[in-house]
Order: sequence, then C-alpha cells, then structure tokens
Amino acid sequence: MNQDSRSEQRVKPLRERLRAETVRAIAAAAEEVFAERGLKEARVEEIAARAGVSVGTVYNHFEDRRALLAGLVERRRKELARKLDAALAAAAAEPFEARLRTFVRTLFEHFEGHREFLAIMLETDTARLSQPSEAMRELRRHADALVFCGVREGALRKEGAELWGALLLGTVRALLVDEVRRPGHLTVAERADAAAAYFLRGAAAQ
Amino acid sequence: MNQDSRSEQRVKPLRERLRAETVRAIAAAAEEVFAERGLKEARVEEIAARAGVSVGTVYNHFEDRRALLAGLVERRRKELARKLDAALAAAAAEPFEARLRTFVRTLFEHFEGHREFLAIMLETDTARLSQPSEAMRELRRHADALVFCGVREGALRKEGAELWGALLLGTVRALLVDEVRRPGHLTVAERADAAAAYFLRGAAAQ
Amino acid sequence: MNQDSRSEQRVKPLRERLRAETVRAIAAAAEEVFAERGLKEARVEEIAARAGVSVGTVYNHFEDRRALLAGLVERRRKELARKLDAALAAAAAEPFEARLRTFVRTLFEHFEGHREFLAIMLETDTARLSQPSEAMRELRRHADALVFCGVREGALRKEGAELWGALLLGTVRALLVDEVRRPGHLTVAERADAAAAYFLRGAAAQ
Amino acid sequence: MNQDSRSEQRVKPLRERLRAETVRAIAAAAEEVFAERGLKEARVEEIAARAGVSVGTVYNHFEDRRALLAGLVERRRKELARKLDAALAAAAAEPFEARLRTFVRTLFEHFEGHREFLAIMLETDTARLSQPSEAMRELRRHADALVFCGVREGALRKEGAELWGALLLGTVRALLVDEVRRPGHLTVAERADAAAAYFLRGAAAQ
DNA sequence: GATGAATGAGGCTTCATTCAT
DNA sequence: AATGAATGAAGCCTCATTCAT
Repeated sequence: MNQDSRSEQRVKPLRERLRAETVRAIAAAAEEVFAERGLKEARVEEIAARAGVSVGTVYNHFEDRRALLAGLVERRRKELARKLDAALAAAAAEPFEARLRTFVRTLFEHFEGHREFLAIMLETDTARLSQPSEAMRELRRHADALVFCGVREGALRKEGAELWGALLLGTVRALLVDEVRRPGHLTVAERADAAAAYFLRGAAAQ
Repeated sequence: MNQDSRSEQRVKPLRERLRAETVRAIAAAAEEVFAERGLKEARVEEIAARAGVSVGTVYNHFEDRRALLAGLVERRRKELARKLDAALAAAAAEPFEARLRTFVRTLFEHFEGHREFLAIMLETDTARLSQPSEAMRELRRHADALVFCGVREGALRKEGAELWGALLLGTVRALLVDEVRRPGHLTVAERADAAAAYFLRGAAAQ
Repeated sequence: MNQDSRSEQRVKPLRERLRAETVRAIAAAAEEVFAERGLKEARVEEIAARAGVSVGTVYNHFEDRRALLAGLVERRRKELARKLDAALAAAAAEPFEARLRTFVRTLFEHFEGHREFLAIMLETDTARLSQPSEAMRELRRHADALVFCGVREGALRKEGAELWGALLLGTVRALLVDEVRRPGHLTVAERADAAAAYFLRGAAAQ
Repeated sequence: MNQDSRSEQRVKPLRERLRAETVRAIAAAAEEVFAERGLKEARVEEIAARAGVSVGTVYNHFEDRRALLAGLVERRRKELARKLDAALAAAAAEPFEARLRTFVRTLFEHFEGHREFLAIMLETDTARLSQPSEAMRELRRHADALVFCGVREGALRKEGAELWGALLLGTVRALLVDEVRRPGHLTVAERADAAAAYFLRGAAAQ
C-alpha cells in the first residue's frame, strides 16, 4: 500500500504536469491569438494549432470559447490585482507621490510582461463604450482609492477630484498604447515615471 | 447638355433626393448599429431593418459591409477634420492656451453630437493595439502639430515633448469615455476645459 | 395607386407562394428524413438537400433543428386532433361501437396518409419510456374520453376500465406497425375494423 | 485440460472474477445510461464514469459503442428466450389458456426486473419503423408459435389469426408501458393477467 | 432601384475512439 | 489491464453576399 501510494505519487504528478502544460500552452496560445486577431476574429482552431494540439483538446480543458477568454483575463486580472495590492501595501507608509509612482510603475511593468493581456483588456473595455470591462473597473477602483488618499493628504486638488481616477488611468493608458505604437523611445520605467509626473502636475494641489 | 442639366434639375433632383435620403438612412442606421452592437456583432440585416430598407438595398448603395463602415467613418472623420481646421484657423492668432482649449472643445463638441462615431472610432482604434485607426492617426497629427507649436512658443516643456501628443489625446479620451460611463456630473464644456487645463498643467513649462 | 395595389396583389402573392412552397418542401423533406433516419440520425444537411435548398435556407425558415421537428409534429398533431374531433362529433349520436370504429378508422386513415408522422410520433413517444410524447398524450386523452363513454353506456366492462385507454391505443398501435412491417395482407379499413373488433371483444361487457 | 482448469481454478479465478466484475459493472452502467438517456444521447464517458472506470477500460472490454449496446441486448434477449422456453416447456402439457398466461407472466416478470432493457428494446425496435429489432423479432416468433397452437387447439379464432401475434405483443407492450408511465395501480401479476385475459377475449373462439 | 429569399463558406462544439504512460 | 488526455471527423448554425423578380 505504501508502494502503491508511492507509485501514485510518481505517476500522477507526471500526468498532471503534462496536463497542466497543455492547459498552459492553450492559454498562452489563446492569449496570443486573441490579442493578435482581436476578440472576434480569433478562431479556436488557430489557438489549438498554435498550442500544438487539436481542437478537441481545447474543449477538454475549457468549457467553450468564452470560458477560454474569460479564464485568461480572470487570471491576469487577479495577478495584476495581487501585484498592485502588494506594491501599495509595501508603500503604504510613504507619501502619496511615491505611492502614485509605485502604482503606475506596477501597471507598466505588468503590461510590459503581458502585452497580449493589455490588448485584450483594452479591446474588452472598448467593445461597449458604455460598459467598462471588469478588469478595467477593478483598475478604476484601485485608481479611485489612490487618488482619494491623494486628495485627503492634500497632494491633489479637491476641485476636479471626481475626474482624477479617470485621468490617472487615461494617462497611463495613453503612454502604454504609445509605447506599443511607437516603441523604443523610452524605457518602461521612464514612461511610467513620465505618466506619474504628468498626472501629478496636472492634478497637484497649488 | 443644357437641356440635360435642365431636365435633370427638374426630374432628377427628386430621385436624387430620394436616393440621398435612402443612403443617409442606411448610414445613420449603420452608425447606430455599429456603435450599439460593436463592430463585429453589427449585422447588415439589422442595419437594413433599422433603416427601413431591405438588405439588397444596402448593397445597392454600398459595396459591402466594410465599405459601409469605412464610408461612415470617413465622412465623420473629414467632418471633424474640417471643424478642427476651421476652428484652429480662426484661432490661429491666439496664444497656445486658447488654441489648445479650442482644439479640445471642438473634439468634445463633435463627439457630443456623434457619440456613435466616438464608439466606432475608439473600437476601430483599439481592435489592433499596434495599429491605430486612420481617424485616430489624423487626430494625432492634429494634436502633434498643436503641441509642437506649444513647445515652440514656450508654453509646453521641451523635455517629454515627444509624449505630449499621446498625452493630450489620452486625456481627452479619458474624459470623453468617462462622460459616457458616468454621465451628468459635468457639462461638455466643463469637461473640455477640465481636460485642457489638466493637460496644460501636466505639460506646461515651468 | 390602384395599379400599384393591383401589381402588389400580383407580385406579393407570387413571392409568398414561392416562399410557402419552400417552407413546404423543407417540412416535407424533414418529415421524410426524420422518419427514415430516425430523430437523432437525421441531418439538417440531408433535409436541405432533399428539399432542394441549401442549409441556410432551412435556417431562414426554421429557428433550428428542434423547431423544424417540433413544427412538423405540431402541424400533424393538430391535423389529427381536428380530424378526430370532427369525426367523433359527426358520430356523437351513434352507439359506442360505431364511435369506436370511427375513432380507430380515423387514426388508421390519418397514419395511412402520414406514415412518416407515424414513425416520428412513435419514436418521439418511445425515446423516453417514462415520458410519453405530447402527441401521444393527446391521443390518450381522446381514447380515455371515448372508453369512459363506453363504460358509462354499459358497452365496456367496469372492471379493468383504467386499462381500456392504454389497451385501445396499444391495439391500434400494434396493427399500425404490423401494417408497415408486413404490408399487403389486409386493407387499411380491414385492419382498422379488426383493431376495433379486437378491442371490443377484449373489453366488452358480458 | 484438467490441469489447466485446476490451475485456473486456483490462480486465474481471482483475476477473472475481477475482470468479470469490471465487465459486469460496465454492462450494468451501460444499461442504465442507454435506458435513461436514450440510445443516441448515451455517452460512453458517462457509462464509464457510472461504472467507476475510465473510458479506456470500456474499450478494453468492448469493441466499440455498438458492441457495448449489442452485447447488452444480446444477453438480456437470450436470458429472456431461455426463461420463455423453460416456462413454456414446463407448461407444455397445459391448455392454451394456461400457456398464454405463462408466456405473458414471464414477459412481465422479466421486464419488471429489467426495466432498462425494456426501454432499450422498445427504443431499438421503434428507431426504424419498418425494421423491428432482433429482440422483438424473437419475441414475435415466440408469440406466433404460441398463438399458432392456440388456433390449432381451437382456443383462438381462425379468422384474423395472422394478427394474433402482433396483437398479443401489442397488448403486452401497452400494459408494460402503462405500468411505467402510471405506476402503482396494479401489481405486475395483475397487469399480466389483465393482458392475457384481454387478449384471450379479443381473440378467443366463439 | 427595391426586395428578400437563397446561398454556402466558415466557425463552434461534441464525442467516439485511440494510445502513450 | 487501467488510465485519461488527445484526436479529428462530423454536425449545427450564422451571416455576408447574391440575384431573380
């Protein structure tokens, strides 16, 4: 029985690792294809092909096309949320300006490593003008919380304060997209700091 | 030829007006549907139905689905370009700050009256992250020209100047979208001025 | 305007007739294919091919595969119900025995002309042993009403009366199916009368 | 061979019993699932899951889906045939009426214990209206043989004799199905006797 | 021109079957 | 022998586009 459980411990993890690897490959391929082709143009067959599996395999691991996309976004969204929470928690004691820079840098760094997710999130968010995506809503909550502190601490002006959240994210978005479209001008960190600085000047008290 | 044009002036104008009216109705319906459903979800049949014509009629006036969308966007794009050119020409003699406000207000006013176009333009622009839409590229050229003047006139800082265009449009975009998503807080003019002011502080010299 | 409405009267009905003819052809093909191949094996493509149209056309006229089948069955079911009601109403004054024969003959005649419907109805009814089809439930209601009268009039025994409905339909079914499987032995009317006579002897008073 | 069987009796029986148990579990699960879901809806994976094995195991023991179903039906069919033969052989000396009751009771008892088989047999039989299932054909042969005797012995009428087989089975079928659909009214034996009595009255001489 | 039914390529999804572990 | 992930053929359905009236 000991032997049995030992062999199970050896055999199962292998299969599970293979399985996990397949899931990973499909998710990665999906992220690529959804980002490259767009949310609607992305075909499941291409995702499967790029993952090196057959269509059926995709459906062995994901309910359907929608679940494939949703799972993807959900994972990245949580990942980003975790990073933001951690970074902001670590900087909790610092002055607003530093926390703002931390927030913006975290965003830039995350999307630097996950440009496909950026594309997907932006398209999801823009698909219905009147209805932001969940990922964007979450970012907005983070931004709103941050600028609320900024106002409370006197770092940001009170007048116009209801726009700071939108403007902060809009600013970040502008430079993220600009980085993709006209790459190479500045490093990610420089862009991040430029965004933070621009926002700070635009919204700062005095 | 005189006769022809005379008879045309008598007979055709009616037909032409009917024809033009049909085209207009289709274009208007298309704008609505593309904006409401999204670029991919919009179905030609719904456009036809909403225009009060049959699908066949749509294809009598537009090459295909793509042309329908393209024509639409093209018209609005030119319309906006004309407005911007006119407004900026009229304000050519004024200081940068005033021209900036003119630019931003013109954008807000145009999109206020053409929210469907806003939705379509933004979705078109976001569909391929790495490839901005033609309409957006044009706006960008306008913005770049404007901020170039701003820098030359000393109203905007030189450092970071390569980002002013992206930031100006990003700022405008942020408040345009925010207006749709959280309506009623401010008038259009107030939003426009808030955008202009925010940009100016963020990018201003000193 | 008179002319217009006249031409409309000529033109529209033509299209409508063509349209109706298409619908009819599809329904007829569907009835054939569902009966021949079985409810599950029947493929929409084959139905379309046999109707001489493309798949798309099928879906222009029927919501989906299920609706195609349901509409079919519904039509025949109502048709049969109407026939039964009419026949039984006409025979309302006659003694039970005659009404029974009328009922059974109507069934045999209907299914003689709609053998595909018979196949479909039986398969639908048998697909879930515990759940009779709507068409069969309706027939059962008719049968129950009839035998109830038979008992009340003293033509059928009271003991075992709760089985007469099932037995009447079972008897009819047995001979209908037997007719298909071993054709030519007897005429439809003979079969019908044999079924009625068999039931009557089996259930008769005394 | 003696040695073989001895060694088999010592070593193999365990393995074989395990193997047999697996086969049995799969067959039982298949019977359930085919009956519950219907012949086409039944999925091999669900059968495997319900048997507590993997799909692969199913295919280790059965050629394919068809064989799984066929084997199943074949076994039950033979089982029933054996029971019928035995029961009728035991009653061979009795008068027709008693043998009829024996036949019907045997059927009711078998299907009482194997309702899944009933569902499967009926669906198989009804799937192609013009083509009875093998199991049904066999029952029909039994029924035909029985009623042939009945006619020969003068217990059943000569006129209409070519229908007695169909009517006997149709009668039994009607009450078997009615028992499933409206359970609880009568015991199995009562139903069986009611079926036999009804048939006898319907087909009896005089 | 207007009409709207017909077309059919193309995408999504299912599930029986295989096969490497 | 058991496992269960991978396969891919096959079926359903959509919708841009055509064309006869």
